[in-house]
Amino acid sequence: MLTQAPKGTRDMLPQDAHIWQTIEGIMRRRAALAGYREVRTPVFEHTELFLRGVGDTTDIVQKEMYTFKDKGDRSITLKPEGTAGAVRALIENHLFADTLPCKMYYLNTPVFRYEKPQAGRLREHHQFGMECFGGKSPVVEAELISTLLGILGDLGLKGLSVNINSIGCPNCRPKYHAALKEYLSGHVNELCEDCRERLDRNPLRVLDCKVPTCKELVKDAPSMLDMLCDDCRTHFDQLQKLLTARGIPFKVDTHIVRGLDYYTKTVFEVMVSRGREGLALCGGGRYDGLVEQLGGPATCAAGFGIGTERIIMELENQGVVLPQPPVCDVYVANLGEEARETSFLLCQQLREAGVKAEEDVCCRSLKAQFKYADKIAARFIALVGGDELARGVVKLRNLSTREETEIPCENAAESIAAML
RNA sequence: GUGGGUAUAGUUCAGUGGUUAGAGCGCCAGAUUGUGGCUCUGGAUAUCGUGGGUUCGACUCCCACUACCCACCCCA
Repeated sequence: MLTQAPKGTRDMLPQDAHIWQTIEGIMRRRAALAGYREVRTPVFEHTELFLRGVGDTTDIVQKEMYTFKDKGDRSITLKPEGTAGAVRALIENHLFADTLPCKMYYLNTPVFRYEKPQAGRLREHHQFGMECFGGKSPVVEAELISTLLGILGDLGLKGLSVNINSIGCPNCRPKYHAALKEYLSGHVNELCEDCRERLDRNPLRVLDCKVPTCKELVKDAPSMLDMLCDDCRTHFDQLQKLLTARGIPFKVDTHIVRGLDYYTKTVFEVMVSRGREGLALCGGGRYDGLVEQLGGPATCAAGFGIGTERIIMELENQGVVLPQPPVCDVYVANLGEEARETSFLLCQQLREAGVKAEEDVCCRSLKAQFKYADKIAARFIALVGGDELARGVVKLRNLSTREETEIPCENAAESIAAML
């Protein structure tokens, strides 16, 4: 127990750091290109924020939150998704009163859900997400999807599919709810147990059911798309035009409803093929009512969240290897105690000159030092030895060409830095 | 939350109801005494997941727990 990480958590180890950093670099760059700036919000929030924000009929809130009382008897919850915190920060800091739109992204914020872990599903995972407040045009969703695909494309991922849907707004959704309920009520006996319960609480979720009999039934159910109000209809049509104009292939899937209650109009997801159903890499949509619902002024908004562990899993699946930058430019090898001080100083000077430099810290033989330098793929070895010390030089060996040159000790670090 | 599988060195995996539990890779050290990647030689490292039980005896059989993997549910 002592030396075992809690169930469903994973360490990010030094040998994998470059993978995360590469991904993060691409995310930062793409988000910045679209005018988004980073936001960081607390890992925990008052539980009430998620109850009101995420929705208390959702699975996330009903059974997956990490909720506890703190010493001040406040109910605290580790964030189960990224949007609620961003919205809270927007409202609390009055960002809505500033120039709109307000565009922000969060970079690999930890997200916690009490679930049964398996491949691609953890209790703590990390999400990158983008949120845009104050933009009512479908250009917002189009730019989010485009940026997202840009990130995944930069990483070298292929075979992704974009599914979009519209689930209407407070004007038209109630009518659809009623129509759907009426249709399903006529077939209660054919529904699975879960769906009978969903019928009352959140009939939209029935559309999402994976039970074959429910899926069959849902095929003939009325479609939200047929009942959208003019505003929602136009919005959805425009979004499709924008995506098409951008050359982004997408599929309209009327069965996407998403697991969060706050969405209005557009919902979308990016899937990778996995088994029959595929695996969601990313989910998002428009949530025009959430800011107001949480106590801010009516502010339209849209955003998405994407799981970084799933991106990494898919990179591995597709055999995409992210290049690892050299760990060491120059390995400073020394020949025992009399050379230690000199090699230490040379190593320090190299670092000051911006050169990635390492030296022996294990008191190993010269041969072992060479082996180590080779293993870490150092480009050069600077040898500080008896002969060289006496002659006031450092021997510089190129590990790939095996060429050796001698550099005067005077300004050795600067000379070496200049050669790289 | 439901169902199934797995658990042996750092790692990937062998193994048998009975004396000192093995291999590949990795790690460390040597191969005429100041030089890496190849080769050769040697070495270290395992309370055989944890806790019970059956047995003269359990790494091997049984139970529980824990973790991981797969399918479902849900999602990122």
